[in-house]
Amino acid sequence: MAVTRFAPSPTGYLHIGGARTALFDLLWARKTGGRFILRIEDTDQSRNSLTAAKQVMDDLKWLGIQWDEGPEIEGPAGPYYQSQRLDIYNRYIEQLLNAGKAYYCFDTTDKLNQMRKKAAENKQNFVYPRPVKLPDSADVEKAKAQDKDVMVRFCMPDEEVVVNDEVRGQVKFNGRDISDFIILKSDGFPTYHFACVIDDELMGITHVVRGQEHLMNTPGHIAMQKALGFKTPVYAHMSITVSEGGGKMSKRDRAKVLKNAIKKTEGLDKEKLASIGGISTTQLDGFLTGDSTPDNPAVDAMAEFLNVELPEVNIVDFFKSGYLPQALVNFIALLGYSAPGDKEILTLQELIDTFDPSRFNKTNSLFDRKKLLAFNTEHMKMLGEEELLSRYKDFLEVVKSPAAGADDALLKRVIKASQGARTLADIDHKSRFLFIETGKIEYNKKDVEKVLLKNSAEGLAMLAELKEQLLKLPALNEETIEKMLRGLAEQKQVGLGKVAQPLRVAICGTTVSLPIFESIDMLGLEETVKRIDNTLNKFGWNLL
RNA sequence: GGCCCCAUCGUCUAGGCCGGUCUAGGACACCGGGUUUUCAACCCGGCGACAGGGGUUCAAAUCCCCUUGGGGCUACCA
Repeated sequence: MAVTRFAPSPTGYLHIGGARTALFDLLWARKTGGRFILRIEDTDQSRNSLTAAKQVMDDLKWLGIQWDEGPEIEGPAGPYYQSQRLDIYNRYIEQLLNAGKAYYCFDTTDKLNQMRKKAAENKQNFVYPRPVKLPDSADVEKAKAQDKDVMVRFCMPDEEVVVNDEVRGQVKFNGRDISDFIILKSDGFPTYHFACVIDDELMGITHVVRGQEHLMNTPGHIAMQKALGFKTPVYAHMSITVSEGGGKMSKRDRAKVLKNAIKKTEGLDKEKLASIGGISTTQLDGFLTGDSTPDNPAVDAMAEFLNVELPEVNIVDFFKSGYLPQALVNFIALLGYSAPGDKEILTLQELIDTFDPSRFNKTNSLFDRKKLLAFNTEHMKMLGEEELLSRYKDFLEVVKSPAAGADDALLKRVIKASQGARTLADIDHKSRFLFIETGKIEYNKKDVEKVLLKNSAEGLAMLAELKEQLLKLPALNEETIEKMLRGLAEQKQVGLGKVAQPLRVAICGTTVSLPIFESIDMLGLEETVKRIDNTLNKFGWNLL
């Protein structure tokens, strides 16, 4: 029975790395009949946003990673926001202080930086020098009177610490290489390290599953558990997901792409761009010189304005690109982990049923979007009609597609006609023409040239003929349309493409759309004829 | 720089703990062909890896060491 927890800090959207951690927390708990707890680590007052926690929860729910206990699902271990547990942490800080296992310190950031710099110059690892005589409460009063910052550090014992890791085996650390790290910040909030250890104990967490980036923190955590008389949970440090450029996949990947795009843009109106991003030009300059990174909404807005595609990193990015949560879950489950057997396409339930912690591997993995696309294609085929419809409607809503709000029957037809589509966005792209007014169809230049104007406008000639035939049809449905188009092709001694493509471009402006018979049927006779007329006029058929 | 982790096709991985059954399996990508009213989907075929060097052993992808390469951490962030 494993009690696991996912403990995000609400600093932005949920990203791939976080989602993967949360997934394995869920798998482990479900497989063993345990519990999965969500805890919000909002101990950094400067970086947390109220909406971010909500966003992270929405993203988890969208993925189908539902917690058993946490915000919105209160349980015995609450509250689940660390900012609401300050008194708890203070009690344990007291305990450590009284036991002489922690001590006050008053260093300024400047002084700390100087010490680090000096250590770096000497090519030495910086270890905070513990004072020979630890400051007492009188020293604290004095420091406060002088308006100094007061922090508390943990006494890291000078001994070997062994981490027994489920995925990595035994990893040994030397206590003397590790600084007496800060556990209580000058603003009265605990640091992550401290709050995390306290809460894991109090919430009865038995298995800590997290990314390898936390491996180095673990000896410190274990030392604190010892000092406090806590149990040490089972640790599992998973491999990390890296992105194409190398390095841990992070939200900064998006900013990086945007930055390059901005630099490449000629004749850029910096003021306008900054205002679109809701930032100052100074901030924009800071971004360009690498001094700072704007937050997500700013990055997104500027990217949209410049029309650059950013790599998906956050869960919402994948949602907006038309991916299915099932595919995403399936895909990230197979990063740094493998299910038994050759089967790769798995549902969440199958992942739970077959979950086996000994199947983690230690190697970092690259997030391959092409493979994700393939997984998505498979899940598109697997999903039932109703769920696909509801996913599709959600998607149309967020991308503000003209098809948003269309009636279910039509959307179902569109979905059915889109068999083989790889993403929800594919369906939308191929069927948008149905939801756009005739006058607002945008004609793709290349396609018009290729199928309509080439060879003395043979495409337009075909269109004119098509219109006649269409009007003569006794009834308009898929069969009659098909029969007519095939008949015309045969009569003209050409392939069906020669007939269908001009018609396609006429009704949707491009050579890519739903199957043509179906398309015409859905559009209706009147609208189809109107679009043919429009096309004929626009490209000068009457003048020839 | 210091500390720590890792190393199988281009990518994700199986196999490794219990050395022989591995002339290394699967998936994605790629290439070639088929199907086809577009884009997809679909079908068939192909290319393609044990990082390098030392050991141990009758035998090493599998165990050990070194080198090289990649990654992480090195905050009053989590």
